[in-house]
Amino acid sequence: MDKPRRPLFAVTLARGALRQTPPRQQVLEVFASHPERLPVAEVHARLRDPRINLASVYRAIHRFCSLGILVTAGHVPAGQTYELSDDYRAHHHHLICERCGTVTDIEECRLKPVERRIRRQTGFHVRRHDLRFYGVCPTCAAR
Amino acid sequence: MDKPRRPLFAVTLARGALRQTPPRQQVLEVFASHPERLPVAEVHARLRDPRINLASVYRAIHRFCSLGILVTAGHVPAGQTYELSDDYRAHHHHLICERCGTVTDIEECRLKPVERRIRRQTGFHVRRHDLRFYGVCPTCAAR
DNA sequence: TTACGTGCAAACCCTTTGCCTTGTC
DNA sequence: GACAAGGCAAAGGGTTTGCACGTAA
Repeated sequence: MDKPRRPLFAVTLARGALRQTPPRQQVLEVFASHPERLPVAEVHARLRDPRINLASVYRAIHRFCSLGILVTAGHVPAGQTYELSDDYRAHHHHLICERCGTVTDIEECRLKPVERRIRRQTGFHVRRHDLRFYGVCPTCAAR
Repeated sequence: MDKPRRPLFAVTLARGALRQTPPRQQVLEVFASHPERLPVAEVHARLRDPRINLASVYRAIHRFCSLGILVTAGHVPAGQTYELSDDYRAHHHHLICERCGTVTDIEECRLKPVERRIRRQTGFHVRRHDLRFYGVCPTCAAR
């Protein structure tokens, strides 16, 4: 049902004719070891080598986005966040608490039939989707 | 089924104890006459009175967001965009073409049952959701 | 060896803020 | 007349870019 998870990043990089450099390598390591929405500054902070420049992180992330390895995880007040694409982690959606800002992942997704219907009815070929639920988390509701 | 569309903005403003001023009035007019995702700069450009300050537009938009009149419509490369909330326009979702960037609205939405299930299973109280489909529009697919 | 990628620093641009003036209620 | 709201301008903060050097392939 689900498409097979992609192999090593190295393979993908090679496929994309990208040079494997320490900055790119380490940016991928961060996302792989911490597969959640991350703002660029935090990716930078988690790099093994702290001398790597912020600009390089931006450039690497942009490159990975255009290769489909990363996707933007949408807006947060202080800058854009990114996460691994569905090819590299399980497809999921976000529950976003409007009070505390906490983001929780949920696995359930029944949109495939909807995507097919859209294609039939509008001719638009859906390749991916992004679904977020906003509301109040149990913790905030309790207090 | 759907909740009734809210009345005049004026009523809402009064209810929120907001003063009715030309900048706020005109910002609402822009969204009402052009109920789509708009970046702040474009809202500003569409104001009847061009002397209104950009900062005032930002302040008005923030105010309206906290009142639930506007919602952020998510990320675009050059800044945040906003649109009228479901209370003031029909609930809908976006079809976003990854090639030409065109955004189309679709009305279909069957997520209410999903929202209920989320609440039952996680305790998270969903108040609204945001669903976007990314892919290739018929026009781009044809060429 | 040859592009491609990086570091550095300045430039950019959207957004926010302080302060004084304006205008609504 | 009070106090919220706006105008203006400068500051802030994330992101991008030009350029010269370094390095993967």
